[in-house]
Amino acid sequence: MPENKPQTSRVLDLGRLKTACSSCSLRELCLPVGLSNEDLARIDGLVLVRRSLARGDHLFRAGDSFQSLYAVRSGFLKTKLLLEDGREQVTGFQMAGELIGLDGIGTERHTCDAVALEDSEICVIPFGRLEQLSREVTQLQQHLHKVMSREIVREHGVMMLLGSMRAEERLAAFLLNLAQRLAARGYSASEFNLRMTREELGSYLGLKLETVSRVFSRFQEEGLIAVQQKYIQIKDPESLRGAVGGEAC
Amino acid sequence: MPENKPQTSRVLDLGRLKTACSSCSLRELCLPVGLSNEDLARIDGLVLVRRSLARGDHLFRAGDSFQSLYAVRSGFLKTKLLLEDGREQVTGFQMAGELIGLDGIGTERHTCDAVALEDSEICVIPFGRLEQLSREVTQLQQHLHKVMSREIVREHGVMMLLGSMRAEERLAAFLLNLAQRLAARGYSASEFNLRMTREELGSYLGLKLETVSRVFSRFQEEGLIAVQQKYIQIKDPESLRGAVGGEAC
DNA sequence: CGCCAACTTGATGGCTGTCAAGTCAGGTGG
DNA sequence: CCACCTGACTTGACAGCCATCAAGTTGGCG
Repeated sequence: MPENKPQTSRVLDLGRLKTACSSCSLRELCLPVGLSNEDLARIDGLVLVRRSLARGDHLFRAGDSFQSLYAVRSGFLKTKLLLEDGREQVTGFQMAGELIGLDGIGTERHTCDAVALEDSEICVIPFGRLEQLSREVTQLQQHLHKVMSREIVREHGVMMLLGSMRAEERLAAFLLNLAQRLAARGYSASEFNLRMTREELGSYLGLKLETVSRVFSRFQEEGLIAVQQKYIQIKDPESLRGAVGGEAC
Repeated sequence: MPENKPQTSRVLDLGRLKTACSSCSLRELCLPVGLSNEDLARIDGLVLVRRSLARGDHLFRAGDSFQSLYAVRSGFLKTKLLLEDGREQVTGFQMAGELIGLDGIGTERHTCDAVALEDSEICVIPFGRLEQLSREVTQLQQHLHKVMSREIVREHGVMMLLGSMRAEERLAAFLLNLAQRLAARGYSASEFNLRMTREELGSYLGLKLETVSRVFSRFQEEGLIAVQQKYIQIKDPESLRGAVGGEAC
């Protein structure tokens, strides 16, 4: 199993691919959100490189020097922390339009691993250029700050999940969050294929894979969802919301 | 108990107090880190207002409109999330030189509560001005990004804690982290007074207050620490590090 | 067709939560 | 100054949720 291929991921010339941000179908989800056409033109030179990852490839590893942020163009990734003793904590799952690599800014080294859970296309955003442009383009600066802030808020939510919720609540909250993110990308919110294993999902939720499996089964018995391996149908979103103890207030 | 005083916190005129960032004793810990004297002078006008909080006062609440970041000048705060059903998750403890309020940037509303755990002095940093200045002062821009990134990394660590560690590991990691932050501020790393209750600490660590108490007692029996209510002495930091299952790798 | 990773399900155990009682420390009022 | 009161903390007994261990099933892929 080629767990750790050397960087064979192809580096693509974007000029040929005509994939400037201004013409990207994800621009309403990704960094360029809210930019005027004029400003959009200014950031078109930002992404000069794209990388293709095969399932299982690393985008970066903890300890790698930090140069760029990465925007998911297509595919699905996870970020994870490793402890010396082998324990692993998944810190997030990223899909199209979401940014990866913010962890590296602080120390100029990445602090986690990013791994593709399916074949993925990644836009490479050199961070120095991004900082330079965001000094010139106020909207871009503000949006970058918002993206970082939202990542902080997302992690607050995960802390709530891990610190205060029971297994059923955690999984229900996760499914609803995933459904909502899929819907924002034009996919069905009521049926989808999970891209991660039960073990990866459990790691994210602070549960063991058997517990994840059992809760899936329980939700299915109760008619909240239908489960066939990775294929999930949400049958009763309202009750699923009820299964999450309390919303934020 | 005046849980929710109207904003009686005094607003101080900084001109009178001569507390510009350039002459602040915390400038090596706070936002101005790494600025040249020249740049430092440029941000001296950033903090025009300070607020004094009494123990128990809120700095802001979830839902409040976001205008400013806050730097702790002295004192000790917590941030927390509330669920409708009353469950509470402490998301962080902040001490001198640390920033509060990054959660509000994304939605322009605060998403958590910030509460003083002891009488505190807070520098108010209007975020619009900070963004403006950071467009002009590259070092400031870079440092702001680093601060936000480090907050993301800190939260990754908490996720690891909550998702993968057992009660003893969580408490040991917390004590070591607290000791290290105190040391960075010139305080003793081997003895200190906790500013939070067992319940608040437990909430942060995903434990009940009784469990926190029991683990303290166990550590004391093993000679790792000495506990007298909130007064903690770290007797054997090496073994305490050993009690944290694995370091990051 | 066979192999293997991923998943499901059952039995059991342990860590931590829950409930309860008691101790301690600090602050207030007599 | 001391008694009292209250919130914070400690400690014990017990219970429950989830982890662990184990066995079997499913589905994808070579």
